[in-house]
Amino acid sequence: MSDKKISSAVIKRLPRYYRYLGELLENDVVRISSKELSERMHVTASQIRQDLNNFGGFGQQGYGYNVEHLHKEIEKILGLEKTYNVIIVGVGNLGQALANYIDFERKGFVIIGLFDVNPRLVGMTVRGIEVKDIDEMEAFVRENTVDIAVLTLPKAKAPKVATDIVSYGVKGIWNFAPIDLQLRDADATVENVHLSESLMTLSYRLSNTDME
Amino acid sequence: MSDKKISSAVIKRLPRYYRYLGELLENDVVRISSKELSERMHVTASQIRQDLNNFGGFGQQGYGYNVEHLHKEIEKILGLEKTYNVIIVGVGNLGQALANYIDFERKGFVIIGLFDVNPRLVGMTVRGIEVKDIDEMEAFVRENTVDIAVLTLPKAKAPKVATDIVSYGVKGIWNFAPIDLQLRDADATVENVHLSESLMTLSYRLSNTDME
DNA sequence: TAGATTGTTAATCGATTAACAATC
DNA sequence: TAGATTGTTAATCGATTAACAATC
Repeated sequence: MSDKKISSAVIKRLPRYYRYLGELLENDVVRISSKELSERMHVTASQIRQDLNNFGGFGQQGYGYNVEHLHKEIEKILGLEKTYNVIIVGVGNLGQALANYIDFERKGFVIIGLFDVNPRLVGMTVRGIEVKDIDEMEAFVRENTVDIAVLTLPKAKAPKVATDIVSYGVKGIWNFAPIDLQLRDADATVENVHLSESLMTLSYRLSNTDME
Repeated sequence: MSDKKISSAVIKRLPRYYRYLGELLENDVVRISSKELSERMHVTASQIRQDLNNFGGFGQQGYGYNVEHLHKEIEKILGLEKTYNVIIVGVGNLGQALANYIDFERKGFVIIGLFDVNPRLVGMTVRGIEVKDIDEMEAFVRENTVDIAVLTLPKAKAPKVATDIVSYGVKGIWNFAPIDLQLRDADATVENVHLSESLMTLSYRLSNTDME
């Protein structure tokens, strides 16, 4: 389907383009050149044009890019025109925070299930969804279409849950456990959010400020 | 102080080395070669040696690396031998989740203040810390040593809070608002966690699985 | 000592930037 | 048309990998 391999450096920049274009759209900006966008985003115009041309020629010589059109195109590239059914496994503080984050739903990520092992949490309702015991997860996943499983559980439990859930057919894992999940299924994919590691790069910078 | 500039690619890999070494340490592994570590981590041995040699020669020919020593050295490099005083600005679901995340405290990030504009939250206690009105933040920051401010607030409010807080002398910002903060103070540094963008790279991969 | 493995230099690969002809 | 700006090729830069002498 796709022609050449897109580098992950490019892919990681796409959401940022999408965000800036969304803001331009909100401000009723109709067209933008790569040069102007580059100044706003603090990247080179060359990089913007290179990045976009991985996916097609969205601009027009002498004019630039139509903001609405480009925004829409990047939306399609990112797969955001679809809706994704999401379950959250591990309904502790972080799991609940993500469940309550309205913005995800606005972008098409719909939470359809919450699971936990903790009997205190089971039966509780978050955003109108009842927390189920993790024993019910397999049946749930097999009966419903689940596109993404969010893992917000202790690292000790993450590998088994990930393996199980992928064996039930879930293709996307958004992993918050501080561990590298190894999936057998080549079709399935993991996106990691390692908060501790992010915080450590901050402490690195705070303690290595070169005072030149 | 530091000799040559360390690339951010290297810095971002350090916490992962640190994590693997910590696990080896827990399993009482005394020594490890770059080759063996490379196999566990799925990177090249060459990269490990190059990365580490940015900071010094921690190994020994014919032997490899002493796990405990290397772990300790990376800890120092990452600035984790110190303690950091942290405030959280925006005590919604995510702010509370971070406040409750015990692991940060274990690594030396101590939460000393919580602030919010919402009168419903002000006065509430999270992990033994009372949520204060954001109006009290300036006095608090000036009276206490605050190393890191965590911004878990709506994007509309983030730029002003960031500017203010940096003007009060805070050098590190851990930003969860979906926006690029521009800081005047060259000494101050921002680490972004853009959850939406992370989720979008996942949806990209889910909708662009090349079935070769 | 012989074998193992580092630290480091050199080679390769990939990503970013510059340049410019094509064209709206 | 003239000016602006793209899409794309070529040049540069930086990061990764390979190779190997040094040495424990």
